[in-house]
Amino acid sequence: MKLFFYNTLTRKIEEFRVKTSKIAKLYTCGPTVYHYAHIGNLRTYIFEDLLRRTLQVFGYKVIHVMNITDVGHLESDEDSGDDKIILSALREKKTPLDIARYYENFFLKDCNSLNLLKPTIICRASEHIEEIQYMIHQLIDKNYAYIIDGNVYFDVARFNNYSQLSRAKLHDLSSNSRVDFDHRKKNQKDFVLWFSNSKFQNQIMRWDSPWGRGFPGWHIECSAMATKYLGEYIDIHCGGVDHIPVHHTNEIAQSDACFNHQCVNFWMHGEFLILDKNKMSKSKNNFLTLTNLKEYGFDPAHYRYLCLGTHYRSQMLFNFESLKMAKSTLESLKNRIIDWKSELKNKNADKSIAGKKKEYLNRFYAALSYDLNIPTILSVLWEFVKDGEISVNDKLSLINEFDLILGLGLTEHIKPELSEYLIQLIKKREELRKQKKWNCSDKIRQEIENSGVMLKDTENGTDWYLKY
RNA sequence: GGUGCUGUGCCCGAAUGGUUAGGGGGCGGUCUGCAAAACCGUUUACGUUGGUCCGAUUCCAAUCAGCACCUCCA
Repeated sequence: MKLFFYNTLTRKIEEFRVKTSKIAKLYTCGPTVYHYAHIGNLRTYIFEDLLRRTLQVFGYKVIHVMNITDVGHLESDEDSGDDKIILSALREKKTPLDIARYYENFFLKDCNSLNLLKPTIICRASEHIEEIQYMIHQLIDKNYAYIIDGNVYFDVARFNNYSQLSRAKLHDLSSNSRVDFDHRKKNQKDFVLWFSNSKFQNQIMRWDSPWGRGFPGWHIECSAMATKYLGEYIDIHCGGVDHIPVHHTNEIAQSDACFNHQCVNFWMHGEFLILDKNKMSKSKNNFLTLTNLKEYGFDPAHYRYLCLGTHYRSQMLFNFESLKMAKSTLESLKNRIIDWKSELKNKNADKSIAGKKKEYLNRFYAALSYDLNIPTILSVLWEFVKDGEISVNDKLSLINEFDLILGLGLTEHIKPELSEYLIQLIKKREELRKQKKWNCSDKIRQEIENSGVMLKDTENGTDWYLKY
């Protein structure tokens, strides 16, 4: 079965093809580690994880590279803003490197708890200064960059089709009044490759270079590292939609100029998560983290499930009501799976109607292959979950298959152990029920339920499940 | 001003030119000592106005409303 994805470059859904047979080279833009990742950031990483899992399920060996930007970045290329890592360091009275490592670590833990597959290679910008400088050299040699006052700028006018990805008009961009004017630039759309003459003269994170002691501009590290680990041809490059107009536009300019050909085949972008009709933004200080959600009693898996319900190219409205729905849905699914497992132990497996299982699988692959339609997959999932013509055995095997993509750890989920105290209480209540002492047994049930365990009385005795 | 997106039932949220999305919630019922879970039923869906068509929520046009990006941000 073929894969089709929406390519930002062409604004069309196209058949996915790779350069090297059966190998998919995937680059995803990673975090700048100056703060905690918020759930909007994480939505994009979840989208990328779904993409990666899809590629794998369709038989590709995926080489997945993600960068960690740990060299401080200015607010903008115009050298007018603040270096975020430095600011964090000042705020927290630590060294910039401490800050970067701390947030990097935290970020990776978040990814882990969301069950995101670990990239094949995670690379830090600070450890690739040599590669970055090498690429800048090449761009200067090829006349795509110029040096003024110790800074190196990319010359946008020299690069054809600069706005291919964003489809913005150059003159409109340059007339944007909100961008500070930089007199050193030939063209206001030119962007920095290397800073040695920045207002941060005392910056700790600086490296020697032929152009002066300084640090790289914001876009070059992705181009340099992507090339180092994936070569001149990259099958898919991902990020958030905000990267389309500037960051990815500049990456294309740098890389394609350097190698004289198109380096990236597919550009895919995850839409934003919207909070109270506003984008979540670190600078506006209105953001929620995974830790916040945990404080409200939600698991990372609940958030992941919530994200699965909205297509990656649609804006997703976040509110706690929806998150609560996601939680109920996921927990009830897990409880069903536990029931199926014990059912399987207790009686002989019944047979499904022939071909039914395959039909569900086909619908699953069809939805997946057409631009990652995960919401449809969820509806297919719920259909077979409630389908009486499918055996429990087949349901479990389908769940397994679906979860390779969904990544919710559905089948790993096992029934937790109860404390001895609660087990005794349940037994005692069963005795009382046999004696039809309803008042006493109901009191005990109340006590058990107060500790978060719900009871169900069946023909085979009392069963229980965790309240959610 | 430029680039793009969206408008679906009580809520979240898909697909689709004609046939049930799915989930959550509410209500009614079955079951139960009572519950719970499960199951069954129910809850007048496609922003507005035109057009194309045998037929439009789905295509086209206009219109209204909302959103994002163009500035560090996923």
